[in-house]
Amino acid sequence: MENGHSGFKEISKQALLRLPYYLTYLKKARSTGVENISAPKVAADLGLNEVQVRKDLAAVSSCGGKPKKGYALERLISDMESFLGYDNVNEAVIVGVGSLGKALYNYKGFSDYGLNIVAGFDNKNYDDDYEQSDKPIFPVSKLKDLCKRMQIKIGIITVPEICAQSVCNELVESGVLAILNFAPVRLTAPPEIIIQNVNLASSLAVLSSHLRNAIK
Amino acid sequence: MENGHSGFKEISKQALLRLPYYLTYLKKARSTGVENISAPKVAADLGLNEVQVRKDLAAVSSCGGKPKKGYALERLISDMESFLGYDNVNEAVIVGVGSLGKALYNYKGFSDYGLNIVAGFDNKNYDDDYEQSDKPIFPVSKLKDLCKRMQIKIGIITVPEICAQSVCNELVESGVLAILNFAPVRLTAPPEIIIQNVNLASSLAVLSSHLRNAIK
DNA sequence: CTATAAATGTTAAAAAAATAACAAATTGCC
DNA sequence: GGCAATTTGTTATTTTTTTAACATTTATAG
Repeated sequence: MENGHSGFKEISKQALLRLPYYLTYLKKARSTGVENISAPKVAADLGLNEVQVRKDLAAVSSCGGKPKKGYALERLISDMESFLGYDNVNEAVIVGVGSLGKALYNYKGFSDYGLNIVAGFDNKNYDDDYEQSDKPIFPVSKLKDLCKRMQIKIGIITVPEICAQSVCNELVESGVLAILNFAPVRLTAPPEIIIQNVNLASSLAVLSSHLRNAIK
Repeated sequence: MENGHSGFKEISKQALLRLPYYLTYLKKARSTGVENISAPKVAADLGLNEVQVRKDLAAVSSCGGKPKKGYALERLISDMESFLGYDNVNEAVIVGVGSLGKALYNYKGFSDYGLNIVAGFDNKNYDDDYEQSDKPIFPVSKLKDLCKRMQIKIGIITVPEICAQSVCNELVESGVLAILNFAPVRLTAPPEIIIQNVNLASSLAVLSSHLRNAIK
C-alpha cells in the first residue's frame, strides 16, 4: 500500500469522481426517512453498474454493509464525508474575479463540500477597503503574503489563459498544495501539487462531436 | 466502423477531452509565427506522453504529418476545429439564470468553441421586455415553444438540483439533443441524448481527498 | 549521393477501469 | 428451525486507455 490512506481501501480516480454523486443521492434519500440503503438500489436509481457501486461504497465504508439490508445510511454518509475531507473545512482563495470568478466566489454551495473561499484576488477591481467586505478582493500583489499568513492550501484559478501559469507559480510558492484550474491550459507544477482542471471547452467538445454525428 | 464518422479515424472519449487543450496550444503557437509543429514538441510542452499525442493528432488530421517536419499547423488547427464542430456554430439555451447561470450566459469565450447562447430561462428574474435585450431571459414556460421554433440542439442546465430532471425532460421534449448539466445529479434521458456533466463537487473531491493524504 | 537524425504511423504490451461470475452471509417468512 | 431471496464481498474476465517498441519515411548536412 503505497499511498497515505489509513483505514480506507484503495480507490480509483474515476471512483473518486463518482463519490459526490453518491453523496448527493444518499442525502436526498436520508431526507425521505430511509435508514438503510443497498448498492443495487443506488445503482438502479443512478443508472450505474451494480458492481461498480458496490465496490465504490465498500471503499469508503468503515464498517461494511449487511447482506439483505445494505448499508446504514447515516453512517455511510458520514464515512463518505470524512473520506472526502468534507468534515474539516478547507479554506481557499480565488485568483481572477471576472464574471466566472465572481460567480464562484459568491457561490454558496461550496460550503457543502467543506470549502470556504476566504479571499479573492484581481488586479483590476480590487476593493479599497478590504476590511469592510465579507468577500474581499485584493490586488494580486498581496497574494503570496496572505496565503502564507493564512496557511491556505487550495487555490482556484479563474484568470485568463495568458496569466494562468504565473498565478500557478505564485500559488505554489505561497504553499498552496491543490489547485482548481478553470483556465484552458495545462499548468506545470511540481508533482506533489495536485492540479484539477475544469475545462468547459472539454465538456463542450464531447457535446458538439456527438452532435455532429447525431445530426448526420 | 460502427459509428457515424466519415473521414475521421476512431477516437476515444478521453482523447476527445484532450482535443481542446491541443487546440488552445496550437493557436498560441500559431500566434508566434510557427508554421509546422510535431507531436513530440506538443507532448513536451503539454507534459503528455508522446505516443498519445501522436495518435490524437493523427485521429483528427486529414492529411497526416510529414516525417522530420511534423504537421502543417494551419491545416491541423482547421482539421481539429472541424472535427470538434466549431466551424458550424451551434445555438444553445441556458436554463437557470442564477449566479452561475448568469456568468455562463454572459461569458464571451463560448464563441471560440462554436457555441452561441441565444436565450436564458428562469422563473424568477425574467425580463418584461424580451425584445429589447441582447441576452434575453424568458420564463421557463416559454422554453418548449422557443426551442422548437429555433431548432435548438444544445441545452445548458444551471438550475438547482431539485428541478434539474424536470428541466431535462422539457429540453428533450423540445428536440434538444445534447445537454450540459451543472446540477449535481445524474440526469435520466433517452440514450440518443448526450448528457455531459460538469460537477464542481467532483473536481473538489479529487482535491480534498489528495489533500487529506498529502497533509498526513 | 549517402548517411544521419527526427518524425510519423502501426503493431504489441502494460496498466487501469468496468463488468461479470460466484461463494458466503443474513434477514424474514413459512 | 429451515428455506428462499437478497445483498455483500471477492475473484475473474473483458474492455478501454495508456505506454512501449519498431519499422518506414523524409528533410538535411557532409
